[in-house]
Amino acid sequence: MLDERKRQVLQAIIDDYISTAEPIGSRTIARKYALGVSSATIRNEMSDLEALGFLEQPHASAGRIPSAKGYRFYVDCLMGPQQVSDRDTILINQWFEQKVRRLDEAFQETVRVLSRVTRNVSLLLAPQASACKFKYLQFLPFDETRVVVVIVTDTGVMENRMMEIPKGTSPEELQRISGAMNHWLGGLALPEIKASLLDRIKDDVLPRPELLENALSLIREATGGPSGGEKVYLGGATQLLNQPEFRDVEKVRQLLSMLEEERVLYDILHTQDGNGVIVTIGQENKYSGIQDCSVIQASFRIDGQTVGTLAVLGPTRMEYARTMAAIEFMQKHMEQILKKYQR
Amino acid sequence: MLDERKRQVLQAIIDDYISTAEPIGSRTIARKYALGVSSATIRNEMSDLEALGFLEQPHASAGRIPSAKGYRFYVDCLMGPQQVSDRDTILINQWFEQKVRRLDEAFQETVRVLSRVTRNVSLLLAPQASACKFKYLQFLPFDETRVVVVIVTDTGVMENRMMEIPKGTSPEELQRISGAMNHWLGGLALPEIKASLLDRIKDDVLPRPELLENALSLIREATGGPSGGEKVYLGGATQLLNQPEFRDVEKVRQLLSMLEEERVLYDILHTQDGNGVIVTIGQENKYSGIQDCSVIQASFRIDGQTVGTLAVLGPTRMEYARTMAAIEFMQKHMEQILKKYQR
DNA sequence: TGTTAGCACTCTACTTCATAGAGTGCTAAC
DNA sequence: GTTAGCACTCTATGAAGTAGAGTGCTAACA
Repeated sequence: MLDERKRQVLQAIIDDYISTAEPIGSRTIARKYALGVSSATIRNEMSDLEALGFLEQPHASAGRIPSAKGYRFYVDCLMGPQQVSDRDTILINQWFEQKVRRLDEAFQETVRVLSRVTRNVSLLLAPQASACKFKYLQFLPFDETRVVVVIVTDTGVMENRMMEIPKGTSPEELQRISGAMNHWLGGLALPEIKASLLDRIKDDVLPRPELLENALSLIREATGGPSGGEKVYLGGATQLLNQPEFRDVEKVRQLLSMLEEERVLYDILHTQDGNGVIVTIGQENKYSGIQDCSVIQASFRIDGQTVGTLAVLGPTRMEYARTMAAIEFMQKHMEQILKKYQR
Repeated sequence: MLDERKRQVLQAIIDDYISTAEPIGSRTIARKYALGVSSATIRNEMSDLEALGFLEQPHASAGRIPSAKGYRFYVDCLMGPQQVSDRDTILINQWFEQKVRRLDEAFQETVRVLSRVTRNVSLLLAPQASACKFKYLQFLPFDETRVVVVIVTDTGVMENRMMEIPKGTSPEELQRISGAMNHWLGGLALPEIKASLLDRIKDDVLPRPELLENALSLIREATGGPSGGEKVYLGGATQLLNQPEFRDVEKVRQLLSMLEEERVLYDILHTQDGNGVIVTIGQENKYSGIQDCSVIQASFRIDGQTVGTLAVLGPTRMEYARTMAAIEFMQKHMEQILKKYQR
């Protein structure tokens, strides 16, 4: 598609632009990268590359910058795979304080670390409640009118909530309800737990049907909600401000207020379907608000089943190789943690 | 201290500056606020007010802006108390989705709502684990090598963690440990639970001393940690970007990265000691990073005991009356929620 | 004695203009 | 096919001038 020299020139331009954020002229390329030809030749090549749509010119007498198509080619064909550097590995381990007793702490920590390594905003869609199975539910006494309900799932995701109970409800009654629920619902995926199951259980629990309903609605709340019980973790939004493309407050404001809307984040993180690391560049993004950004994401799986997604969002001018390496690293890391939590 | 007209002029200037963020000239005051005197007179008053330190001039031929001292006088003597408007009350109730099953959701929601009402960053220091009493602890089975530990306190703050156990630990052993812990530790404030108590309990649990230690360290982790088990919730950082004083990215970056450091937030929120709503203006703040900001905060209490703090942070040019009303409103709201959770 | 009109003065923000510099594209020579 | 040279274009920068807002002072007035 492109001859060797064109590739070299394109790569040089993109590499340079990624690190400097300035349009590159032909002389710069000739000087910095020893391609053995003069700036005039490079000028011709650049002209060709622009005609082919790989480069753009901000204005007539400026240097060139990569187009989305240019980045796409770079990501697909030019850049070599990269490993997380030793220095980064050390930093990651250092930043990742070993306090993963609770899963949500691990998620929080992961986005924090990922955003620091990649120097960009990072997102994590936490394991979908819908992907895990109800294991059991337990009522713990609190006071006369309330109990603590603990819901435990097979992936170790736990929920605890306060629940009102009628005064004078006996421990035995509660025990019977939880017993019945655990018997009928154990092993079901959370979304399968519907009101329709109510009837089956009801026979067991006739004395207090309203309690059962309450408990079921707790489960539904954990599963349901706006997002199907998924949670998005967001880290390092401040990183945006370090990027020269966000020197304008208005731009930052737009992007940040978009990131504050959870639904948008869900949609971004749900785009993925294949496995491996997925790169979405500029206008390839569905959301108009991030069409001058790129998203790099990877899902993590347990037993081949996708349970969550990890992503980094930054300007199209992004260190693709490094970021992809970092995401892959954290994805593996995440899968390990999940495995530890899983049965 | 100040005669009536000086007060009126000062108030007019501050009111105007708060809403426009522009230095105010004498003519503007004469035109907009019917003080019955000419601009020349107001000019003289303004000159006096500047000499007294209540006003400042950004440069020689600009209008005046309030100094920190000016704001202080305004807050203490000039501005009338304000109620949360009906419109805001409606908005608050609307925004406050009733999903307060779990306390931390309530905190999260509170900062979200508060930041939207006040259009500024808001902070919440969550009820201090150190202020609540250990109620009981329960082990719930998970698999052969792990159990779920649920810690319940009297304020309804709950923690659940995964804990490793030696293979083959029997439910009875666990039961004995939790029984002993609940017996010896029940009713104690969390910080009082120290390793020194270990000995007393140990006699009861000799077969598995390591399990007991694990469980204790879980409690200590919940209490201890960098922050004594307190958690800071931060909401509406984006709001900063709407303020004209943060039109400069560099300023935003500085403030935001400060807010990302949890320790700083703790310190800000711990400054308070009296009760009621506390206003800290500009250089009155201890942290140099927020010396062109004001902080308005109020602690919430249960039975006279401070358990947490609510705060709004914004530029010194802040709608003090409205913000104070909003904080007071949310403080009451918070206390109600806590009361519901408490025994 | 306090208030006001008038006016000179100051300082900023904005516009205009000129210029330097970076970069291109084209042509002609190698 | 490559390169040197050159005319041309466009932006960024800085200087100069200008309008406007605001002040402080003085002198007149009630």
